[in-house]
Amino acid sequence: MFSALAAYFNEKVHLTPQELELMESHCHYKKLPKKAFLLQEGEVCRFSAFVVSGCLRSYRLDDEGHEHTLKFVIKDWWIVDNESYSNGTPAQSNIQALEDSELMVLSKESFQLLLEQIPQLRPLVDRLQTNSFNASQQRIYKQISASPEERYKTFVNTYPDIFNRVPLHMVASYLGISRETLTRIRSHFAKSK
Amino acid sequence: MFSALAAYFNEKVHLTPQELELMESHCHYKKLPKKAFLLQEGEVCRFSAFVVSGCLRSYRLDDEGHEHTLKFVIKDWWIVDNESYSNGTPAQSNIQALEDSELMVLSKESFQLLLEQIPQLRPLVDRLQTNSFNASQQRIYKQISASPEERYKTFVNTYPDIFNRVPLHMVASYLGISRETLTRIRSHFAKSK
DNA sequence: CGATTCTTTGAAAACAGTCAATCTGTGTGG
DNA sequence: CCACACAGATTGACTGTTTTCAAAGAATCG
Repeated sequence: MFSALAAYFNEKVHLTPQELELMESHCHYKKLPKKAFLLQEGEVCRFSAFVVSGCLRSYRLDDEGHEHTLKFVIKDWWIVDNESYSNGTPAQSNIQALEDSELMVLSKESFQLLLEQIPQLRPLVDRLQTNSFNASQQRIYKQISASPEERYKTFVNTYPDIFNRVPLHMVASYLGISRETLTRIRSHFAKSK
Repeated sequence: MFSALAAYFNEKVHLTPQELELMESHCHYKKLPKKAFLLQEGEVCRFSAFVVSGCLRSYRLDDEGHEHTLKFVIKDWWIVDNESYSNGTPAQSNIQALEDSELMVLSKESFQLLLEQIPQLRPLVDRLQTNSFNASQQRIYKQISASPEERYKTFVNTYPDIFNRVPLHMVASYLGISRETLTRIRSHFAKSK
């Protein structure tokens, strides 16, 4: 299962067999059945995880106990609670498998060590972080500027591999609207075709 | 005016006189009168700017020509169009001075060079990026989970130095609500004290 | 099949947006 | 120094959208 992560990196940068071996020795494989948690609110997130297969989401609970979806991830994406990871503070989010999933997990220490030992990873990781930040800026812009319907369309177009794989009420909570409103948007949308 | 930037860095990491000199030689001072643009939509953002004094905002225009405020910045903050800067693509945002402002501007090339020449800057810059990313995650969470009133309160509490310095209709566009709604939230809020 | 989870529907109420008019404060030029 | 213009903020009436609540339908899974 490490091969998926190796393939991911090899597509972007050439790694020697020794480097791959080093990397493998620092990863560990984790299988998560549907509904299992990779991280729960209150824990410190000391790892990052690469999704080999399956589907997960991160979400937060508000004061009334309502769930708000922060992110969906599938194959070839990374998932982490960034704030907890970078500050060492208790996580405010939960990360849960929406399907049976396979992950390659890297501890923060291992990740740092690999970055030192394999300098070519540096620009790659920087690029991932930059893309991630830009995506979050786009999401903010959509959130403050677009109607629920436009946000839904953007979501479907931006993540076609995700939207038909996750429950609609979670999509609604990702878009910041109620599940009923999402239902109505969709039926309106279906008619207008 | 470089002294403000020097002080900013020196507070976080010790720099030798030579390093400071190198840095200074790569910065240039820019004065922006109120309403002037540091960056306009369509241009490529090839620099980052440190605010020495004054106040600026970045905003985007939607298809109907309405303004949506992405960010406010004051003294000791950095401002840049991240997507344009990192991808070299035309900016979708505008950066405009809300007051007469003074900036220290660093070209992308200079910034990269300084990072290579002064390795101690690396962790510092990483930390700034991380904080910036975490802040944007928090904003997304508030935007999808909280009511306009809660968002307003959070904004006022999080950025007390900004909210009483910028026009309210820009605060409204930052929060993703109309200026009239913000007025009503505020009057409601004032009564409830 | 029965239980759980997810989605849809309808009706009512709450909420936010729009439009148009008015008000307030600031600053500029006569 | 006043008057006017301008940008910004507020108000009210109205409209349209979204939420909420309750109930019922689908779909999925053991």
